[in-house]
Amino acid sequence: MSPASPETSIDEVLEAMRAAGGRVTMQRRLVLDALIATQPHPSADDVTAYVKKSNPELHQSTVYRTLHALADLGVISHVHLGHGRSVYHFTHDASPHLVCPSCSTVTHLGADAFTAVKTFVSESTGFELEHGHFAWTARCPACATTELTGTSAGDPAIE
Amino acid sequence: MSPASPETSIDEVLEAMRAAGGRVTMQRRLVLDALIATQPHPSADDVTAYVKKSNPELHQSTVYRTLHALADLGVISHVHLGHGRSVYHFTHDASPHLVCPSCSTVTHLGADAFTAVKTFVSESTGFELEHGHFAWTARCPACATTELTGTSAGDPAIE
DNA sequence: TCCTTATTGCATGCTGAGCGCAACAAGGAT
DNA sequence: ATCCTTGTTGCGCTCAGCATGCAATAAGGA
Repeated sequence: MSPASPETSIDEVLEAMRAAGGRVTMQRRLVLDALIATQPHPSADDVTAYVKKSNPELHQSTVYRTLHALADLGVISHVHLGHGRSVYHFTHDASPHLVCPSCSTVTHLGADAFTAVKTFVSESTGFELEHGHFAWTARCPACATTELTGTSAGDPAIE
Repeated sequence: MSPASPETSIDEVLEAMRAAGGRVTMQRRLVLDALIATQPHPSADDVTAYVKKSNPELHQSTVYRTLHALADLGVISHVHLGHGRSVYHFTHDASPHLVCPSCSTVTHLGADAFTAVKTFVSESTGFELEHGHFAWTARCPACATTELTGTSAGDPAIE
C-alpha cells in the first residue's frame, strides 16, 4: 500500500521506539508492516490476522501491546466504530472517520471540511472538536438517496 | 427528575409498547423509571444499579432487553462513549454527545449548532450526519484553556 | 561478551452485552 | 370472571474484545 507519510516509515517509527527506551523487535516490525498493509481501517483482529498469515506464532496479545506502544508514541490511534469494534489508523489522518449506519462503510470527512466544522463549533460553543476516538455516524450519499422512504428504520448495520 | 418531554411520559411509552404488540410489565415500568431518574447519561449498568436499589430481583438481562425494546420503539438510543461504555438517552435529544478527552465530562452540542454542522457537511460532502451511536470527542472549554501546553499529551481519561 | 531489563508467548481474567430455556404472567378472547 | 396464547422474565452460560501475570527470551548499551 502507499507508504503513507514520513512518520509511517517503518524504520523511522522503530527508531522512535528505541529512542523512547523501547526495543526494536521482529514482532514489532511485523505488526507495523501489517498495520500499513491493512490500512485504512484495520481492527486489531485484522492486523493480527495479517501478521499470522506469515507468522502464526506471533501472539495476539503482542499485537495489542504493540498497538498500545505505538499509540503511546503518538504514531497511531484507534477509533471506535461501534460496540466492541475499533480500528487503528496513523495519527496524521487528521479528520474524523464516518460510518454509514446502513452499509457500514467507513470513510473520512475531508480535513478541510473538518477544519471548517471545528472552527464553527469552537467559535459557537467553546468546545474544541477532536477527530480521534470516535467515528461520526453519517449516512453515505448512496444510502441517503436509496432510503429516502424510511426515516429512522432501515437496516441498522451498525449498533 | 424532570419528566422530560411528552413521549418520555412513562405511561405513554408503555402504551406505545402495548400498541406495538408488547406487554406492559412492572419490570419495564421500573426500567423506564430508572432511565428517567438517571438521565442524562446513564449506562446500562447505571440503570440496572438504580433499579436494583429497590428491586434487587430484577435481572440485568431484563434491563438490556427492555433497553432494546425501547430502542426498537424509537424512544431511546444509545451512544458509545468509548471502549465498552455506552449510554442511553431519549431520542428527542437531537444533538451529538460530546465527551471531553481530559475530564470525561459528557455534554451535548446544541441542536442549533448541530443543524448548522449537518447542513454544512451535507452540502459539501453529501454525507448526512446523524447524532446517534457515537459521541464526538471535544475538549471542553475548561480543559482547553488549562491544557494549552500539551498538544496531544494530557491525561487520556477516555480511550 | 555480559548483563540489565524490555518484550514475548501462553494462559487466564475481565467487562459489557446477548442468548436459550423453562417458568411466568399480560391481556385479548370467550 | 376465566382461559389461553404468547410475549417476558430470571437464570446461567456464552461471546467478543481487550488486558495482564509470569516465566522464558532477547535487545542493545556497557
